[in-house]
Amino acid sequence: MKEFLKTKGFKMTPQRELIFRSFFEMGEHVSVDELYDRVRREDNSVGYATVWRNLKLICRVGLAEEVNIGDGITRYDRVTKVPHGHLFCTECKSVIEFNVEQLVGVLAQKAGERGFTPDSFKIEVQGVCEGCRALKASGSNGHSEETGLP
Amino acid sequence: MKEFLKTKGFKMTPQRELIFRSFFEMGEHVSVDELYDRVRREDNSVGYATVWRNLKLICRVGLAEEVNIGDGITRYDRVTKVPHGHLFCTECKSVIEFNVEQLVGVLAQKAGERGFTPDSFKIEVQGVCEGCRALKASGSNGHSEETGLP
DNA sequence: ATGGATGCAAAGCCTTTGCAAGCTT
DNA sequence: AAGCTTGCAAAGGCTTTGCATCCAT
Repeated sequence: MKEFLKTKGFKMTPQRELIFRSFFEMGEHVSVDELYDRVRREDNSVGYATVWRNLKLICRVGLAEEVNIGDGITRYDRVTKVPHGHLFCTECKSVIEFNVEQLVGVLAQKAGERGFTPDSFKIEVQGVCEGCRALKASGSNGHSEETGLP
Repeated sequence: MKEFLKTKGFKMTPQRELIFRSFFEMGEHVSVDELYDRVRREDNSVGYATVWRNLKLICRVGLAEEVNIGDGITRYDRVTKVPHGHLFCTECKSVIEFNVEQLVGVLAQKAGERGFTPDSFKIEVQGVCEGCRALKASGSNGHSEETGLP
């Protein structure tokens, strides 16, 4: 890893190593805050900006990419060999991943038909997970959804 | 429309009518600022917050939904009967829509297999559009990509 | 008259950046 | 030594909210 960065003109530092290691040890969809907390547990002298900048760096060198699930918080996904999509539960905010290799193939073709050269794909589904649906069916009453504005 | 809103407990006002009309007259992927500018051209007394709140209202009543393309700006897409995905050109920022009815079917099935009840789908592809690819091929030199951090 | 709607201005929040000091190479 | 990194704090940029006032019902 150190060598990998060196070839790109970056240096390795204790903080950077800690941040990189922490990021890759954590699951997917990591936010800056989450990574910051995690890093802090091992070294509480690391600054927020450093974590942020290194997360960006991880993206720049192609090891991760940003994910937006629409809650205003940027999350980072490790880039894996297997393309995957996300199922976001709007109730408990959990995320389920699923393989989208075939879909990506179809997408690439559709894009190509329009002269578009695809680079990355984002496939996300919002809905309710199994557990939450069960809860809603039993615990909650059946009145209509909220419509109000603040 | 007025009746539609009334049934949901909302009132119709001149501003609201103007904002709704403007939104539906504009294309897809409208941002608050864009809508605000558009509305202002017809009535420069309308406040930003009003536009913002009404855009949110349009979403609440199910006529539009937020779209995040990762540039930090929330855009709003009119909800149409035909599900569509987006091809975002990272060069010229243009957006091309494409039909994803079949894909949505596959997605719904995949989600169902995991006990997930899908609600909405987001299918986005980032890449380079035809025009920009042509430009890059001719105009630009071939040196390697940027890797630098600010 | 009543409760939602509006406008303005001010918070909020997360993301970025400026700088001086500290470390790799 | 030279330049990338780091930390802190401050600045940005877009999204939300507080409030007093106004207006549709």
